[in-house]
Order: sequence, then structure tokens, then C-alpha cells
Amino acid sequence: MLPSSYEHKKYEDKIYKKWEESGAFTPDTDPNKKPFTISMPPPNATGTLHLGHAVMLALEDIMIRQKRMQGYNALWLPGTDHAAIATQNKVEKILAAEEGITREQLGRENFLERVKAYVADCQDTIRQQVRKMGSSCDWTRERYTFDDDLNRAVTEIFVRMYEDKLIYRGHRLVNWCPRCKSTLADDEVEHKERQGKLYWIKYGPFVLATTRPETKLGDTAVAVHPDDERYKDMVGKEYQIPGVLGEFTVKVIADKSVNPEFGSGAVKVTPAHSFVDNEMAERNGIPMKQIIDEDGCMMENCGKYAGLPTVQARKEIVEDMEKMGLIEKVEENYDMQLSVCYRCETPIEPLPSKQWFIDVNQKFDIAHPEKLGLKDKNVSLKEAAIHVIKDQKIEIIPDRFNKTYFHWMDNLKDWCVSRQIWWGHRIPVWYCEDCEEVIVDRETPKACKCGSEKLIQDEDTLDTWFSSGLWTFSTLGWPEKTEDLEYFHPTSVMETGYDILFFWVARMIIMSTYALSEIPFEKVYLHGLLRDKQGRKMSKSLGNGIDPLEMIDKYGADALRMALFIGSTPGNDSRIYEEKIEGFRNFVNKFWNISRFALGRSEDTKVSLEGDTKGVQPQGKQTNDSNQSTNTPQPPQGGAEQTPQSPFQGEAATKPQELINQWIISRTQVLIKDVNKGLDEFKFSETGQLLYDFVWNEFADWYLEMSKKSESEETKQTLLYVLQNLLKLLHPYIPYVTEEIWGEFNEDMLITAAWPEADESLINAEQEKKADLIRNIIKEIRSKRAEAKVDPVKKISAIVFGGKNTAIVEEHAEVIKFMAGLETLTASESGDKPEKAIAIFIDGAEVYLPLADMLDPEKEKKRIEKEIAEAEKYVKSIQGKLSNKNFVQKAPANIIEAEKEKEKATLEKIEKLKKQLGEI
RNA sequence: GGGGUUAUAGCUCAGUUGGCUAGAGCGCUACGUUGACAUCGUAGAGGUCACAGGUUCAAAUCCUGUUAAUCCCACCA
Repeated sequence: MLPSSYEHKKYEDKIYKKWEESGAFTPDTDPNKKPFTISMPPPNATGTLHLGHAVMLALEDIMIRQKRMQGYNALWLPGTDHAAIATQNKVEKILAAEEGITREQLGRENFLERVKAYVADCQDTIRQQVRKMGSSCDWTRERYTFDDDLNRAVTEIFVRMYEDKLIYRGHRLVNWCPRCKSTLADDEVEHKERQGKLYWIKYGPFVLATTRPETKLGDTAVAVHPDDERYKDMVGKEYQIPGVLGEFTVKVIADKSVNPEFGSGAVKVTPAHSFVDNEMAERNGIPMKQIIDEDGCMMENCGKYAGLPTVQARKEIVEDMEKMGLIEKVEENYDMQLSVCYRCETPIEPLPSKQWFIDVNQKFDIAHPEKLGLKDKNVSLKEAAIHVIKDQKIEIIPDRFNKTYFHWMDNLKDWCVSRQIWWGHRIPVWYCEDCEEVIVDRETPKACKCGSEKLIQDEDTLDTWFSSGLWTFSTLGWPEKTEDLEYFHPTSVMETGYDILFFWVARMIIMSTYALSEIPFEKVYLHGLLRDKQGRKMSKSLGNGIDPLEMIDKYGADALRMALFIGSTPGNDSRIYEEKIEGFRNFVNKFWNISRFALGRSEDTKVSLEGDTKGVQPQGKQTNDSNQSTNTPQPPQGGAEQTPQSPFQGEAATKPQELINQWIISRTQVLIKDVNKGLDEFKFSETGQLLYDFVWNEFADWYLEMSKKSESEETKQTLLYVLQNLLKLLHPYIPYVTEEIWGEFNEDMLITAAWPEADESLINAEQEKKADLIRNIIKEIRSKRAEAKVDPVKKISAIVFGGKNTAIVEEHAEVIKFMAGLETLTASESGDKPEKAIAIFIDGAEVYLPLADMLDPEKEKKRIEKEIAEAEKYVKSIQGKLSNKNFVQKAPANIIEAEKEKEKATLEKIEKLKKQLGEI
């Protein structure tokens, strides 16, 4: 017998171990079965599990578990990411704090050893935390972006892209983080609203506004709008401008990007330290003068300011300019957009630098254009990546993100992939010291073709997204043609947060279409971000974060999983808070107790489940048990291990005879249908809610209660049958508790049990309606009792005139008496209304309770009058519709039929209410 | 500046291609509970679906506009 409450801590780890050891997580590549693949977004190897991971794991596990039970070879490939900058920063911080040393002091080799050791120490933490969530991923195929194999994939694709002229080295303006001392990709730059000062400076014949007066030292031009009359005569001329380091020359250029409305309409141009200025300079043939170095300090060419950090230099230069009378005015508290590093929020310093870029517009010959449905094999990376979404080779859920994707892709500039940090994939490029040769190769070259052996490898490493862009296929063995790659790629679903659509999802599409001529995944499901109860982002500084591990410890993984996605829709943020998790803990416990009850009721039946027979056998019913177990609906090609079949499934099976059993079995089929449809459509929240409601409101509150009055074998079978299906349907959501209960009466494991398919022949709307009548009678009696303030333990009597439903009511007299608290129940087709009784009119029956004395007649009268008024209003609205020619002509027949039905029912109700009113 | 998203009960949210008198959980009110479950049960109160127009036989749902919140993209220096 199961204990009276579910204690997750007793079971979770044990069950996980059992699953993992059973091999259920590890699919094979059987060609007779269909694959279903999810690449797990790899958490940072040195990170700890946060709610973002938790929701990702919950959703992916739901998909994987369902597909596995449906008989797919379901592969969920886990792994970790080396997270270049993030990890390096972390280790640097630790070194500084614990040993007071910098990476430079340690040296490259030693530093990398330290990072490796640190990662190795941490990696296990995240692995264990992923397990804690109940994730049924294949640990035998676990990968790490820094594995040798994956390293090889990175080098391979770099070399191929170089050979295809998609990777080039260029001296260009890049986003530079002076703190990370590295370049950043465009999308790694964030724009933050900051307040600064706007300086109006006297600039030779101009007065112009700037937020960065120190860049004046790098100015080489002044730009105005071509149509600006004020400056028309000055365009093309050169002017001597007085400055803090003496006079310098600028040329006046005309450029449409200048806004004549802003400031004085003239803008200073600093091509080396501003992207817009740089573009203007390029268009107008203006030279570039770099004045800020990679430390964010003024360079040698800045005279007495050389070596000063920009902020300091600004202060001193402004002071000096003031002395020279060059400052016209200063606007304080000027709102401006500041570019900052997304890792450390340090202001970005645009500066010219020699870096490696991926050219997204360069055309190349794609290997297999037909695989992507491309007409032309000569395409650019950008075109291919846009094509696969436009052509719906990949579906993004929700689809509004298509628009975002296109916008981003359309505006994508060359991707700077080199990073000046040490922790990452080293760029496979060597430079010859004796000649100019640049060697790009898969292996370390021995010598240059000039004969020199003095080869130096590029110091830089690759952007972390370069390697994670390969994730769906590098993890399956690419560039080797492995069985796994052949079988599992393209993957089925990519499930991740919408916040990394650009960082990662778009990069994977670019890399996969290039390397394999394949999409990386068929569908992209983007979940929203989790916020706190007030809708605020979770952050360390606010201290409003919820630790998923703490929640698992407190409420169990099953409860946390449910709380993470119920009440959320894809792409939209949702809120999570402890009470919500607690609510689902209650649900898990409720389900536990339901199972406890069902199993308790059928203890004697259990024997027949464990025998040779594959199903629960009803007694005394004509069943052809030799045929029934193997002919049930099968999953695609193959199917999961078979589990005991119910007596109610399959052609030859017995149909249930008792009304309540017919009802719940019918409802179960509908539930199965709805859940299957919902999961097919990625409606995880809705489907979960459906199961929740069924379990609690139908199965527990009604069926379980009603079944207490039926001792038949069929009822026991039905309890088990419904339970068994619920266990399966709920397993993807709450895997632990369902597996534990399943183990109570099954020898195999639920994780590999066959997923239910609805048996349409068991859907019985007519019987459902009859059962609803019984339920309504009970509900109404309960309601009246409460209204009349009848002591709940007091039994009353009731008289029912059931009309054509009399037999049903008589048959279920015991249930009604039990559930409505009746002493006696007299049922007949019709009769005279009893004295001093209040009447309840239900569709198909009249119920009289001897409570007239207990209700205040005036109050009762008012209540009924109100009810009549409402009903009449309702009828009027229906009749309005029905008398509307347009409605009758244009509305679909079933809707009109339904309206007529409603009219009839309401009219009957009014009549009965009036009768009731007259009797008071 | 451009583009999203959101607005439904006190709170958190569902609500499918337009078609039951708009739902759930929490909270609230009253009552109850010794054998499946107080991590519970029964009954109930609570909504002008942000606002204004429009389309339609029919709008919470579609369209337009307004307001408010929020996010993403974009260096008016």
C-alpha cells in the first residue's frame, strides 16, 4: 500500500537512476523506426541551473518522452558550452580574488590549464542539475563544445569557408570592449539609455555639438546635409580648426545621413571611432585617424593626453578648451544611447582593427541546393538563411518571429568572428615571419612554401557562437559521415528562449545550410522568459530569483515542471512564484492519492494484471482475449514496448455496461484525443491544463466518488483502465510520480510504455448526457441544501419525477443518495407535487426536496424572479437571432440548430420556474 | 525613429479557424471532514473582456485609431 502522501525525495533520484540504467534514454538508429531529435541548448559548462534552463528542460522532456512512448527513436542530446568570454571572465575574477594574479602574469598556456581544470570541476554540477529536472536525455551521447571532435568540426568549417572566400581578414572598424579586451559581434553590443553631457564647441567657422569632445583629436572632416543652405558654399573646402593640440585641417563634406535639424546641422567626423562617421568617410574618401588604443586610452599621437583613459582625457580636454574659449555651452543631463558590452556593460569603443570576418553576402556554390529547395546553387549565406524560413523549410513558433528574423537577417553585416581572448577555439591560421604568406589549414603546418619554418599561429580565438552554431551537427559527428548524423539530422525541434534567436538560432541556420545543405531543425519553438510575480526580470541584484534546485528540493521536480509552463504561451513572458509551484505539488499529491484509491479498490484485480495475460480481464464478460493485445493502434513503424491492454480497447474488447463507466471511459477517449492534438500543436500549457482538470474535476471529484457505490468487477477494471491511461498521458509532464505509481502494478517501466490512442468506438455522447443528468441532480440538490443551510450530515429525502429518465435515476439512486446526502429517494415518471417541497427543474427531471420551511419564501421568490428575468432576457436574445433573416440564411446549420435547442431549453426552464414561483 | 507583445475576476493567467449566458488556479465568503487526499471536500460571491469606431447574421476573438505597460532593433552627433 502506498503512503498517504507523495514524498518526492524518496523516489526521484532512485527513479532517475533506474531510467538511466535501463538504457531508455539511448535510442538506436534502427531504420525501421522514425527518429525524433532534439539538440539540447548547451548550458554554460561552469554555470548552475537557472529557471531558463529549467523551462527549457521541462518542455523538451515533454516532447521527448511523448515521442519515445509513441515508438520513435527519440534522441535528446545533452551537452555543455565552453562559453568563451563568460568563462574566461569568471576564471580571471577567481584568480584575482584568490591569488591576486592576472592572466597575463600567468601566461597563455598556464591560464588555459587553469580554465580547463576549473571547467572540469564545474561540469559535473550542471550535469547533476539537469538530471534533477528529470531530463530523459542521452548521456552516452553527451558533448562539450570543446571536445576534440567538435574542435575538429570548428577547424574544418573555418577552412572550408576560407576556401570558399566566405571568411576573410580585414582592417575594419569593430566593436571593442576595453575591459574584455576583445572584439564583439554587432549583436553582442547593447544599447543603454544613459545621461551625459552635450558639449557645444566652437569649431573654426562652425559651432557643433558632441558628446565626446576628446574624439576631436581624431577628426578629419565636418559633415553637413547636402541641401543645407547655411553651409552650401563651404562644402568641398578645407578649414584650419583650432584645437587643444594646435590647429588641424578638416574637409567639409556633404552627406545625406546628417540631420540638419540637430544641433547646428554640422557634425564633426571621427572615422576611426564611430561607425556612422566611418561610413561617411568611406563614401567621401576621407582618411581615418586612430587616436584611441585597445586599452581605451589615448594614443601616442595625442600629445600630453597620451596614455589617459578616454574619460579622463575628455575631462582635461574640456578644461583646456574652456581656457581657450572653445566651449560655447554645455547641456547637462543629455539623454543618449550608450553602446555597452553585453557581458560586462563597459562602454564600447569602436576602433579600427585587423580581424577575421564571415562575409554574409559573398556568393558561393552550395553543395546540394536541391536539399534546401534552392533553384540557384550560387548563393550567399544570407540568402540561404532567409530562403529556408521563407520557404517554410523551418517553422518558427510563434510565427511572428519570422518577421523579426527577416529584419535581422536583411540587415546583417559581416560577422566579426575573431576574439582576443584566450579561452576558445584557436583560429587555424598561421603567418610566416619570413614572407607575407598566410596559411589556413586543418593541421599545424610544418613550413611555409617559402621554406621558412618560422610560422606563428594567429593569437585569436573564435566567437563562442561560431562553435555553437555547429551544435546540431557537430555533436552528431560531422564532418565524419556517421550513422548518427545520417539518422538524426536535421533535428526535429529546437526549443529555446526567444532572447537567443539571433545569437544562436540564426547562426545555426547559417552554419548548417552552409556545411550540410541541410536545415539544422524542422521547427523552432521559442519559449518566453520567466519573470517574478511583479513581472520583473529575475536578477541577482534584485534578489528576486527563484532557484530551481531549491524548488525541486521543496516541492519536487514534477511540481516545478508543471509550474514552469502552465499558464504560458510561446514567445510570451510569464511569471513564476512559489505559490504556483506549491499548487502543482498539491496536484501531484492529489494524483498520488487518486491512484492510491484506485489501486486499493482493485487489489484483487491486480493479480490478473501481472499474469501471462496482457490485459485486465473483466469477469463474466465475453471477451476474446487471445486477439486483443496485439491489434491496438500502433505508433509509426515499430512502437514502444507493449504494456498491458485494457479490457476496453480494441475491436474484440468488451464494451462497458454501467453508465458511470461508460461515461468516464468515453470522457477518457476524448481526453486522449485532445491531448494528442494539443501536443501535436505544441500547446503544452493548454494540454497540461486539460489533464489537470480531468484528473481533479472529472476523475477524482466525480468518477471516484460515484464508483464507491459500485462493487462490480467492471468498475474496478474501469478505475484501473482510466488510471493507466492517465499515467501515460501525464508521464511526459510529471514523470517521477507517474513512474512510481506505474511500478505499483506493472513490471515494465512507464517511460517506454506505449502511448495511448483514442478508441473512437468508446466515445458515447448519449451515455455522457445521461451521466450528466445524474451529476446535475446531485449538484442541484447539494446547492439547495447549502442554500437552505441544511446541516451537511443531516440526511433528507427527495422525490424525483424522471419522465423517460426514470429508469436511469432509479438505477443510480444509491449514488445520488450517497453524494447528495439523502436518506430516501423516490423516483417515478411523474406525479403530484409534494407538499411543502421546493422544486428543482433539471433538463429531463424534476426533483422535490422537503425544504420549503427552511427557505425564506420572500427571498426565494425574489431569487426565482431574478432567474426568470435573466432567462427571459436570454431567450429574447436567442429569438432575436432566430428571427433575423440574415442569421438564418448565413449562419451554419449546426449553429442555428444549437440556438434552437437553447431556446427550447430556456423556455422550458422559464415555464418550470414560473410553476415553482406559483407554488410558493 | 522602426518593429513586436500585452491589456479578460482582487492576483496570476487560459480562451483554437469569429459561434454555449466568458473559464481556471490562487485569494475571498459560508459550511464541513476519522479510511484515497486538510497537500482535502461542498456550496458561493466576484468580469462594461483598456477605450472609441468599423467589418459581420454573430466580435474577448478580425480591421482602424487612441491610451497605458513592456520588449527588441536602430549610434540625431
